[in-house]
Amino acid sequence: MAKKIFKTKVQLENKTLNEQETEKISYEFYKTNKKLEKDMKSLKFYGNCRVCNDDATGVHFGVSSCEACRKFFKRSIMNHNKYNCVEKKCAIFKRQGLKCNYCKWNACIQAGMSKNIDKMFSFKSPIQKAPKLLQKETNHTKNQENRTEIKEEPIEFEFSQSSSYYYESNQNI
DNA sequence: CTAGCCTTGACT
DNA sequence: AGTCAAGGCTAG
Ligand SMILES: [Zn+2]
Ligand SMILES: [Zn+2]
Repeated sequence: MAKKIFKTKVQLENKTLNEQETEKISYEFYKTNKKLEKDMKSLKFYGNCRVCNDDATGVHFGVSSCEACRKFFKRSIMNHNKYNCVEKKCAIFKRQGLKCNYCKWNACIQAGMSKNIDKMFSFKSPIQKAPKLLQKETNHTKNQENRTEIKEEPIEFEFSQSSSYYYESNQNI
């Protein structure tokens, strides 16, 4: 969905702001207030979700992805969900919201999501460092719109060979 | 159920 | 200190 900046309640001096009040607070305020990490995070640009093309919120399960896809993948694993689809092609229409859970799951897997991501790479692997490194590379573009833009894909690993394996193994969860 | 926001805990 | 992603919570 659309990017939501400062939409929610912001705790300032123990006071909850409504939307209009929040709007009034200047962009610059949040830019300089580094204590509010969550708001700084909303200023960052993590690129697009590799699953549904929404705005990514970070690297989740090894894939730059949005909150929705992250939670969907997590829920699917936890609840051992099984989905089905006749066409099995719904993932092609990524812009349409991925209403089909089967194809949504497939899209997650094909994007490279894996619950075993921490077993494939050492903890705090380059996967998690990639956004930071790229951020460093594009530091000179920082000033535009207060955004730290990451233009490149954050992850470039040899997933192509192993992805089919994980695809199969995860199908049965 | 979904997904936005928050907290936790590890790492730097 | 700052940063990050996983997990928790919960309104809709
Ligand atoms: Zn997504
Ligand atoms: Zn489908």
